[in-house]
Amino acid sequence: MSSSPDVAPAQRSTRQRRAVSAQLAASDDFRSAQDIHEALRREGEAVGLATVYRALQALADAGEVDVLNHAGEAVYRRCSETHHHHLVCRQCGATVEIEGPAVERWTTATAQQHGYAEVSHTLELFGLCPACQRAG
Amino acid sequence: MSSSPDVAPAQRSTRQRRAVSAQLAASDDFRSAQDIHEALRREGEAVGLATVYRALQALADAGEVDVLNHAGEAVYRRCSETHHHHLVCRQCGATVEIEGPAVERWTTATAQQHGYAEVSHTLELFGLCPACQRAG
DNA sequence: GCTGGAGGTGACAGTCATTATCAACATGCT
DNA sequence: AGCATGTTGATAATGACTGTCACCTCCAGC
Repeated sequence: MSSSPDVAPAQRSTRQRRAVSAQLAASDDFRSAQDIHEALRREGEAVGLATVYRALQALADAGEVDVLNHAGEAVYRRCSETHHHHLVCRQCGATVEIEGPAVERWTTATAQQHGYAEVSHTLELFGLCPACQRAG
Repeated sequence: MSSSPDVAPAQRSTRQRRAVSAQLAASDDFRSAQDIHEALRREGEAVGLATVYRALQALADAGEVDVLNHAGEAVYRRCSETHHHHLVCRQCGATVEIEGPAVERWTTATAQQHGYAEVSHTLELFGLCPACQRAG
């Protein structure tokens, strides 16, 4: 019966959340929660592990970061806001954002052909980046 | 220094492995290891959980089943041998195998454009199958 | 058919990422 | 400043999966 119609959960700005965001901003590659937690600790910006997980989840929910599943663990990365996919180096993790309008069209059309609705998709490319090829 | 040049690890045919294979043959959908373990137990064909995991891994290594990661757990399915992708109902798990030569070409070309080599990819579609749309 | 031994099995403990708990704490509104 | 409420973090719990190791089974050779 409250008269306040606000739906936003009122996210507070805390030192911890800012620190996690800063970590993501500082790197272009996908990072795991454990990774970020350790990095923060090293830099003296100690943040509890549970809090790192919560912050990452909040960012993912807000659409500010992309989540991928790599070898059984979730990895996060700050990304552009448009829909896109990733080309990730399986050795060093270097990531390139790629767009594929053709693929988007194909997935939608294919799903419709089979009568499926509300279609989403996951598409990720893995390979060896130029640097790692040279390094052998 | 052995003079025997055999590389095959000599997979034995055991009741347990046959039971796991039979489970996969009995269903067209992706099943988790725990799922299969429970089903076998129900049917009186009790098999240790560790053994189910080992059998599934062996089948996956042999290329006889496809593996997907769904909600943090590996799911397995008996599949055709050619390279293909899946269109999975996110409600009931009904699966359709799909092929997309165009997508294969696109991924290879895109990766090469960025100088990446030895490219692999993951592509899965999720949606609501016709039956679940009606039930919805 | 019997036997030896290599491969297979399974109960259980260990690992690892992630989530729940909950008391102490910080933030932002008034 | 004061207070209600969202946040934090140490720790325990969960859940999927893997390692261990003593016992068992398949099958080749007799």
